[in-house]
Amino acid sequence: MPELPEVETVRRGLEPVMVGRTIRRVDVRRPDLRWPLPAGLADSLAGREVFALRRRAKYLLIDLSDHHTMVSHLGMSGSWRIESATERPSDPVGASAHYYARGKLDAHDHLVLHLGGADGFVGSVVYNDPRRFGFVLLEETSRVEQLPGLSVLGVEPTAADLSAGYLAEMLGPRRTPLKSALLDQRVIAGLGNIYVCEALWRARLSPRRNASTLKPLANGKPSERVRRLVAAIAAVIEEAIEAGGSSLRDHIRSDGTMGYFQHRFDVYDREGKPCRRPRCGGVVRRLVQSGRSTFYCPVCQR
DNA sequence: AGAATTACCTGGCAGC
DNA sequence: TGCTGCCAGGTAATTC
Repeated sequence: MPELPEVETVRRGLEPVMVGRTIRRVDVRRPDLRWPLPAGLADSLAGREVFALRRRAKYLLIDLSDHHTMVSHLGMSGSWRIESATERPSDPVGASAHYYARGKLDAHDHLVLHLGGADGFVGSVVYNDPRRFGFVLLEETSRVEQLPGLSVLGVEPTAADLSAGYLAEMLGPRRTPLKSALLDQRVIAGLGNIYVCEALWRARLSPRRNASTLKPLANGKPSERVRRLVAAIAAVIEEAIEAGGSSLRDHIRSDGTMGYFQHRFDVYDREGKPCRRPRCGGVVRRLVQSGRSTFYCPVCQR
């Protein structure tokens, strides 16, 4: 489920319920996630106030009092949901309502943060993760960027951070398929299988093309192809965030509603269907690259 | 050293 | 219906 747009959607959903509130109590129901939850996590978190929710690539960063940050990664199947809120917070960022009163826990609800506020708010946020590839860490705020996984990350895939010059320089030395290079978090941080497929389709570039063919031109400037690719990446990520992410097998928004970007996929999971590009006439094909499914149109993606 | 493969886990679905 | 095999948004360890 969760690539950058999905994690950003989670961040926006949790922000109004968590910021300014205090973690009153923590229930650890199952500590053996991708990495075991830190010993004493419940006691460490209890009593801390939530100052801010940030995101870096696919990592959710929850800044707490006393200079500590809770780091949450959703893996393949993780989600946070909001339960039992006593009041409806205002909604400054446009994320939808913040209530999801499922009311009971299931076997995959591994961590429960009970929140309280001076305003009388009482509620909880619940981490659910069937496959348990996700994890939660607690680290000093000033050291978060040095954590393994975070320290190696490339730039965010947004128009503000990702330039054609940077991408051309990064891809130039790589002897690997373009698809694989774009999945590498050291190049661009936050792209996953779906949005790489979608961005390559929009840029009309084949996932099989060697990454080094996008190296800078002889005059040092980025080629037209790289500029197309950068624009496609930034656009697809921005549109997906705007749509609340993609909801595939399970839903991911903290309030229980679904993102709807999955309805806008041009190639992902569309094997055998006609290419959506006008007058292309191609048929979407599926192939496997570095163990992951790639979907692309062999006619218009070159 | 860099790139490809494997491991980690559970659930859903297609096919029989 | 129930079994088997395959597939799934992620990262990191291992192998080549």
